[in-house]
Amino acid sequence: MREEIAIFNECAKRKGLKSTSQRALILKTFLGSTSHYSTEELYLKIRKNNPKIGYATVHRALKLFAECGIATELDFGDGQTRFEPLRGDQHHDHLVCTSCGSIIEFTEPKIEELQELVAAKYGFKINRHRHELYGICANCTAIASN
Amino acid sequence: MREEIAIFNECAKRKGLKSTSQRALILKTFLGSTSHYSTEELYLKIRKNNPKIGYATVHRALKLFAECGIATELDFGDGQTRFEPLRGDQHHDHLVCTSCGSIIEFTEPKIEELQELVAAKYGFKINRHRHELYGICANCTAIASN
DNA sequence: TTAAAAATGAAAATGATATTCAGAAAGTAA
DNA sequence: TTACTTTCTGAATATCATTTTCATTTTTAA
Ligand SMILES: [Mn+2]
Ligand SMILES: [Mn+2]
Ligand SMILES: [Zn+2]
Ligand SMILES: [Zn+2]
Repeated sequence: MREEIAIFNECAKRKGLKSTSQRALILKTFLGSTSHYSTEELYLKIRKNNPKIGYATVHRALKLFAECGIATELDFGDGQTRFEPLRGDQHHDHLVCTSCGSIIEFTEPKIEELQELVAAKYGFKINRHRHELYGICANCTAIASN
Repeated sequence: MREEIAIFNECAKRKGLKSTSQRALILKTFLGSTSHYSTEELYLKIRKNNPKIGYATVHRALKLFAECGIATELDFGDGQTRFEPLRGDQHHDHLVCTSCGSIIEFTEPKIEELQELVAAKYGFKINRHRHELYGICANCTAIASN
């Protein structure tokens, strides 16, 4: 959190941006969560305590966080771009429950290695990847079998 | 191709749909390609020979093909939904060149196995997945190094 | 202070996708 | 064939997330 704020401030400075209370609030709220927020969702959350904040400001802040490398953009195919704080270099991928919307994060170094091998076979240089498994989570399965 | 047409006809019949020359043409063009078409792209291609065809008709046909299981919807993050013919059960994933837009298809059974293991660990049942590697293809790398 | 630059937020624009609707075409049963 | 019903088509319009515009406010450096 401290670390991400420092990275962001450095990036903002480099870009010649000014610091505002709105952006600080959005950043704090964003970093303080473990969720995968859409602009709309984060906007509504912040709005509860700060009704004066604008949707566009939240939107611009999230895009900026991604540019500065402290957030990643996600797309789980529900028509809304989502954002999550990028903490350090700990990459992870996602299991997405299409029933309840819950997200499980996973890491599998063997998969990461294999995909590098695949890319190497084609002389392809990977910059980023997306690996999402869609299905039904344990909880939803349990509920359905009642 | 024959096979996909048969599957589609069966599905259309089940749904009580009528057969039209437009849909037949769209289907033939779609199946006859190896591309990953967006609605717009397929529309433009068909339009060259058949200027009377409507965009909405192409769009509805592609969605229908996906419903009937002869096409998959893809999203490479460029803001356009793409479609590709689903030939048999041969699943594959994609390498996407962010420089020239070219697509390389790959299959890696070990990755497929590993992702099943990951899901099992969480009691998660996978229905579908998406695994895309974004970066620079060999060709673009070669061009850049000139 | 003052001036310049950036930020905000409401409103409007954009652009891909989806829907509406009136007329056309296809299927069905004499 | 004809009459009738249902589906289809294509142009236009609607929808909806995202992005941009612009008048005003705020920040920052001089
Ligand atoms: Mn995550
Ligand atoms: Mn493919
Ligand atoms: Zn669930
Ligand atoms: Zn390329």
